Amino acid sequence: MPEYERLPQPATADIDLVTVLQALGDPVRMRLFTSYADGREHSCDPGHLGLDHLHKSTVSHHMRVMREAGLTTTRVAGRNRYVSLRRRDLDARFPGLLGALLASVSGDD
Amino acid sequence: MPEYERLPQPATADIDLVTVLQALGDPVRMRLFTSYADGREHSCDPGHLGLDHLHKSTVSHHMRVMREAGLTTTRVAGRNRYVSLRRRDLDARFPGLLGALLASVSGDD
DNA sequence: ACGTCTGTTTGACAATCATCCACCAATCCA
DNA sequence: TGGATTGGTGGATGATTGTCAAACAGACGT
Repeated sequence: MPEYERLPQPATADIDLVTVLQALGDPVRMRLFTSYADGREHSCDPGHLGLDHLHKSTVSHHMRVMREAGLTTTRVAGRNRYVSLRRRDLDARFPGLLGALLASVSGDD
Repeated sequence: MPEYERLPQPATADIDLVTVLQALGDPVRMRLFTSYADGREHSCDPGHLGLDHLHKSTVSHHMRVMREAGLTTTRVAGRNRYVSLRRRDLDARFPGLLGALLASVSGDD
């Protein structure tokens, strides 16, 4: 059994735009996305992100979708997983897209 | 019964980001989106957009999704419908987003 | 008026998806 | 070692979705 320091994720060149948009086309994942926009690492606890109403495994599912789409990276440390945005990779692959998305969701009121 | 010159579409202020991204999170609709990026009006004929493999009604369905998401506008003229991107409205609501998306899909090779 | 053309609507169907639940695995701590 | 913590896995389920086929509707042309 391999022990990951990072959970598996697509290479930068393999990140697909449609897949990324599909991942963001869900309210819960958009919420996670904007929470991750601070650039820091976040635990998987549903509570501290305003997702109390969702089951643990549901949040886990959404985080898997985002990771497999190439949006996030997950660092494994002990029993915790630290999720963060792949900002550098995404900016390299889709210049300006993340900025425009985050600006758009900010003005969405 | 009202006779539309335009098919019903959401007001600019009502365009929802997640709904837009969900609409673009499909290969067929992304294809339509990039085809519409020329700013011109397009008929609904599946053939002239490289969608021969899809049934008429399937294309009709995708165009409805895009229109209801606020991505496109449809002008009715006789038995034809002319679909075009709501570029001005989208740029007003989500500044920079369309440009970043179209730039991203261009470099997606 | 009749057939043709463009596009939509409705129904059906398989696939995917979001969610919950119960259980599990690994890690930490006392 | 034993319990608590963090998070994931697998199954079940109801909802949504992408697709096709057939029928329909309005507009045009002759």
